[in-house]
Amino acid sequence: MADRYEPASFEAKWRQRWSEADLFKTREEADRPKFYGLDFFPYPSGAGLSVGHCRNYVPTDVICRMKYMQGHNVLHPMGFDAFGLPAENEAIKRKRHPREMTAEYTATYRRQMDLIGISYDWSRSFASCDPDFMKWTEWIFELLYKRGLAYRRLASVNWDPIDKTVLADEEIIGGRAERSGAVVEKKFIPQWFFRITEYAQRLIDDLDTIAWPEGIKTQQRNWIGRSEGVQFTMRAVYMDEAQVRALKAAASTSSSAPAPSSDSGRLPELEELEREVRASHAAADVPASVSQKIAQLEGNLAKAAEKVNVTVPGGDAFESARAKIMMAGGLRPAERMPSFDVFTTRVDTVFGMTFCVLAPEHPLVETLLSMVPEDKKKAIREYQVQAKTLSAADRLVVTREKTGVFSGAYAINPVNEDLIPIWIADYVLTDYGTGAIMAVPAHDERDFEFAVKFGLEVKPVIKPTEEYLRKFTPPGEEFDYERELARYVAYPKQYDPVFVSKDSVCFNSGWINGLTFPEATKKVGEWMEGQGIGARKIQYKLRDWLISRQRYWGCPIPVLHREDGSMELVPEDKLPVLLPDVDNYEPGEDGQSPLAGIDFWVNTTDSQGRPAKRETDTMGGFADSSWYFLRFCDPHNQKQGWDPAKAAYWMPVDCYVGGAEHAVMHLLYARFWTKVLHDEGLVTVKEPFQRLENQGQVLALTPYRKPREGEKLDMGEEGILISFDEAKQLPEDQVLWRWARMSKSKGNVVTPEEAVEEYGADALRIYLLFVAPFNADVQWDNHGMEGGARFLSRVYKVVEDNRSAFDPAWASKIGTMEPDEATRKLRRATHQAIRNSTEHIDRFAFNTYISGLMIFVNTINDLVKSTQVIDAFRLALSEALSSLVLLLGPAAPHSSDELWSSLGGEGFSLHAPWPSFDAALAVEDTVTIAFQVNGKLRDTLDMPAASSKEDMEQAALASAKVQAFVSGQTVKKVIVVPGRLVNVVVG
RNA sequence: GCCCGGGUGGCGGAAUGGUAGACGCAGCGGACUUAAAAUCCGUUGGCCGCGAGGCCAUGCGGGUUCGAGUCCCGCCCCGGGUACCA
Repeated sequence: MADRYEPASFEAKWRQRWSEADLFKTREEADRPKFYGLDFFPYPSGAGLSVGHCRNYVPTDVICRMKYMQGHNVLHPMGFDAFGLPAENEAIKRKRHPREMTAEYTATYRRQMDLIGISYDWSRSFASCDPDFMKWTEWIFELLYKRGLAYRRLASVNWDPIDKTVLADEEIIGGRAERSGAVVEKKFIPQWFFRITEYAQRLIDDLDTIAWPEGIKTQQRNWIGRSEGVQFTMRAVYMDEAQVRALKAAASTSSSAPAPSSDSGRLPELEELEREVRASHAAADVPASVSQKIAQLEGNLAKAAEKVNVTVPGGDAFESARAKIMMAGGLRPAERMPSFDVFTTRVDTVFGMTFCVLAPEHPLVETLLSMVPEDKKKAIREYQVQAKTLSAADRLVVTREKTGVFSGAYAINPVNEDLIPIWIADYVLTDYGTGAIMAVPAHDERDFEFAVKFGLEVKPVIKPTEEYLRKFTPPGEEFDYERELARYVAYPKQYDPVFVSKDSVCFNSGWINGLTFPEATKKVGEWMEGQGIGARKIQYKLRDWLISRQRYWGCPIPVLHREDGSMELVPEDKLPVLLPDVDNYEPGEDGQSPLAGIDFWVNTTDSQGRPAKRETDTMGGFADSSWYFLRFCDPHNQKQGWDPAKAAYWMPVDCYVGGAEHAVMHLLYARFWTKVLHDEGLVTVKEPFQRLENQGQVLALTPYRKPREGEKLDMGEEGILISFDEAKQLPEDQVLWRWARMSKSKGNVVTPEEAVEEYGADALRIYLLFVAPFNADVQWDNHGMEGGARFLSRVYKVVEDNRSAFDPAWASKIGTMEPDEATRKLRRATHQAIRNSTEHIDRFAFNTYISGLMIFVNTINDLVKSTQVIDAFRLALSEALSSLVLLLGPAAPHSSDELWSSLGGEGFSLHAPWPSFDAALAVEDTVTIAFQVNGKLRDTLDMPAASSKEDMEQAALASAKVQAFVSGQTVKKVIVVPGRLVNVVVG
């Protein structure tokens, strides 16, 4: 060993030995607990790794190494998410094949990961573009297809009309194509989807079973976006102004709203069925089986109604309204009233509906066009065009004014026969709910804004709270609830923001007056169900997963299209469908994948030998990352994607580590596939990742300059990015130094090679662990690694300096020795260090794990300096040094092995058992007790840790400093917290 | 706007409701050295005081408590996510 800590002299040597000994090969021994530690599947970019990426890999390595030392079989694999647009684009740019390029980049990643000593089992590694892996990605696609979870339908893509190509979202900046600058259009082409919506509820429910950061769970819940409400039907009619006036006049004289139906609230078909059955039997003796049958039918019908998204038609809620409209001349006898559905979570406000809104693309709009006069028709058409061509950029504008057009038609509010104008506006989304809403401007911000802009009626139906009304009462005026309420009802448009609370009751609402939100929702919901015009329904924001990419560099979708337009799956024994090896993969016409132009690949035959064409869309990368963690369990299996027994052993991933930017997509898709595979019986777990941890980003100081005149800043940037060289040349006051994420494009990357070259791999690891809490962002400072190196050199020194005193057989002797004061202190420090290191690593508190080791080293040094190293102390010192070296192992494996062998240890420190601690030895025997008076610290005193409450109280009252604050006052109370403090309360 | 994080010394950060500032960085003083680097020792939240000591301090304002960085209510600021989801 050298005199000084010189990592360059031994780090490479140990990495060599680890590799020769195949040290990180996955151990699968019976009777050991398992631990599966995994990092997010990285995309190997040509830029290689920065120290920022290491922030992900080092902590996972620490916990895996500790688990290994604790006796677990540890699965700690690494693979590469090779498919995808960036690789394809770079390959096109460099005129190379992405497969070759990926192989090169992957090798770089591996070399860099090895350089910093990460304990990956490379024998299990693969890339998602490996045929062996693709085969099973395709196989899972087929499984989803067979289970009815994969389907094809028309969907929009981003279309660049200049380059005539499909763009990914990330290729669009501010509504324009990044490359051509063209305004991106929407184009509808058939694309593949996975029916993740079918799993929406399970994806919400099972979040409760996994240990993930709450923030990520919340994001997933919001993304899935469950809401409970009622979907109901409305009928539309066109009436001219004279007819509307006539109808209103008639309504004001009769003023009869429909009474809530008093029947059972069941579907009419069933009522009829039951009547028939009863008629054919003596009234009282309907067989139980028939009753059951009815109940069952009832359930089925209700379910069916829910499934097809259509409320059960029929009922006569509209009949009375219809008659009146006919009398007013708005309908001819037998004329149809087209219906449309709306979904609402606030059916309790249904009496406050003053207009309806259809999305511009809603199918009913077409029907309305045939009903309304020419001028309306023209206005609607114009609005539709306007909505369609609205660019993505315009849609992004935060405070976009509401736009819309009145269709000229009216709907009937089923609860009170009110005539409701139907508007068309793009603030209603086509693909959420039914694409149509009932608008209640009095209790919905968006409807309110629309009503104000277009002069529509606002009708309050939820009684506002006093607190709400007070906000609108002129200051100084005496508050009178009834008067304010009257004012509110008379001038509701002056009340902005609107009253949206659910903690109130209905008023001005016919037969639901006085009901609370849940009561009203239930009553109206049941009434609508009884009328056959609506049903309670659960709605999700989550959309089906669009898997199609019109791209070359992805896993093919194993589907054949026959000439008659039908489809079949590529037979299992013909998998995988590989990508054709071609030099050019130029985009196809009309938004087709580049593969569509490769005739020899596209044209094939189906299972019957008939001509067929291959599906030319490929799967997006999220398919690969949705199951790779299963392949790691059994990576060389040629017969299956994995052996279910092996997956049953290793799954779930015990600890999954990666950036929070994948909070939703990847993690949701992987959960979805796992559930499908679970349902198929291929994996035992319902959730793939038991515990999830997100590391913070590594930021580096990056130079920007202020924009010059006429220069525009990119979204979210505070200045114009400049190079480090440019920053040096500019006057200081013109350079803005900002913390920005390390990236090649910002020129602020520090590579692991540079860091290791200067300070050593272990110093880099220590710094990354120590600099900040694991999940916090780090402001990178090259200088900070010096601290890591300094600490390691102190460890090195304390071991070296005391090596001669080290007794390799300390463990067998230490139990019998007679400990003196210094020995007890040293053993206490050792056992505390073991306890803390273990706890902190388990908790992902790596910064305190390292600081605990620093404290331990300082304590050893202090004690050694003040103590004669003989006998008992020598054994305690041996224990301390041995423990220190092993506790250091997960964080600084090279140094640990170097010191371990220096102390005469066999083999590798990884093979030594993780030190265990004796709680009794870790306990302090003397503690400093705080004496407080009225909660303020006045004195401290060292006392035996086991001091009784009485002794502590006495000592506190005896303190002169305490007395100074107590004297002259009465002691009301004394709080004693054993081992902590005494608080004397006076007053 | 909404939903998540987060505001503690010059800096990164510690702190099961119980002595705020562990550990480290930087600074200052000292030792070693011809000198420097490296290393080691000491010191370092602010204010007042010669001192003993006292007062003030965890974004701001309230509250609960014997006791609040920690819990509750109301704000402010920063970072991330999301975008009219009826």
